[in-house]
Amino acid sequence: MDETTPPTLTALSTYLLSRVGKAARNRLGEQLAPRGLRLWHTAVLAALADFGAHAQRDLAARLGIHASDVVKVLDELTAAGWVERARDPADRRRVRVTLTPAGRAALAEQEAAARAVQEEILAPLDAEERALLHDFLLRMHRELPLR
Amino acid sequence: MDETTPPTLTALSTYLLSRVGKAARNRLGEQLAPRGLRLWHTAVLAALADFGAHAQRDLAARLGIHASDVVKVLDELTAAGWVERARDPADRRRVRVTLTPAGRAALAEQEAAARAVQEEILAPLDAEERALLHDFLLRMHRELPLR
DNA sequence: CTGATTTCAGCTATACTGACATTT
DNA sequence: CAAATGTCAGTACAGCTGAAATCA
Repeated sequence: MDETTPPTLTALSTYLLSRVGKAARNRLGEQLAPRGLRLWHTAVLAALADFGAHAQRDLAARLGIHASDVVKVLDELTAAGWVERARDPADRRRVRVTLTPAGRAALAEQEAAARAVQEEILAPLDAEERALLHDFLLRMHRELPLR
Repeated sequence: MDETTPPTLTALSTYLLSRVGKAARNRLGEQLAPRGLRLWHTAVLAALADFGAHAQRDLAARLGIHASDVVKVLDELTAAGWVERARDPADRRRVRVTLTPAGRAALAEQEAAARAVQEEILAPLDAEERALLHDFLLRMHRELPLR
């Protein structure tokens, strides 16, 4: 039996986006899983590396993640010694989260893993096409609500 | 607080793909949810419309879905009167699934909903860019394992 | 008191696994 | 008998909801 995807579906960019996107997510997950990580761990480290210390609430807002999930992710990142939590003395409701040097190193490794996955997924495209694709994705991403 | 996504993440096409793809999936889900549908319902209808009757096993293989999930989706599609299940007389282990005229009509509606979502997601791109994107996605999709 | 922040406990949907009955 | 097919029950995880505790 042939396994061709129905043309009715492949005619929809929406379908392809969701399918290719899910594949990217899965491969990325497979790369990170052996280290006990998920995508949000990398995202949180990246936010701290790019923008400095955050309150947990701000991490949630920036990444479009739920505050209750930030708690769990930070529990694990803290246990790994990659971030540190400290009460903000100016507003003791807030917890100030900072990246440790070990966390910065871990982020670099995770970025490398992500680039390896990217190489797989984008394999059918040449350099020029990849640049175009990236530009398209950036513009679409910019318009998405961050919920 | 600003809500800019970390550049470390937006520099990765992989990240953007997974994020935009998930948004597409979610929007599509929102469109279908009021009718009690999920993506797989549409996918199964599309497979039957494009390739005719299938055994359940072949539907699973074609769409990269689990056999046990096909059972549930077909339960619902059958209840809606969109597909019919019948034992294959030639091999009574197999169940032959066929699309009903009502199912074909339902698929057309779901396609229209998908195109509306597509309009939203692809809004930042002009016609030529959309064509390029679709070509890129098709080529990437073709190389993906269908698990 | 009202509202913001963090934390926790639990709910739901999706994807998957394993066991089973039937048939080849 | 071994293998294929469909079915069912149960697991794991992500994303989300609601409420409590603390503090401004």
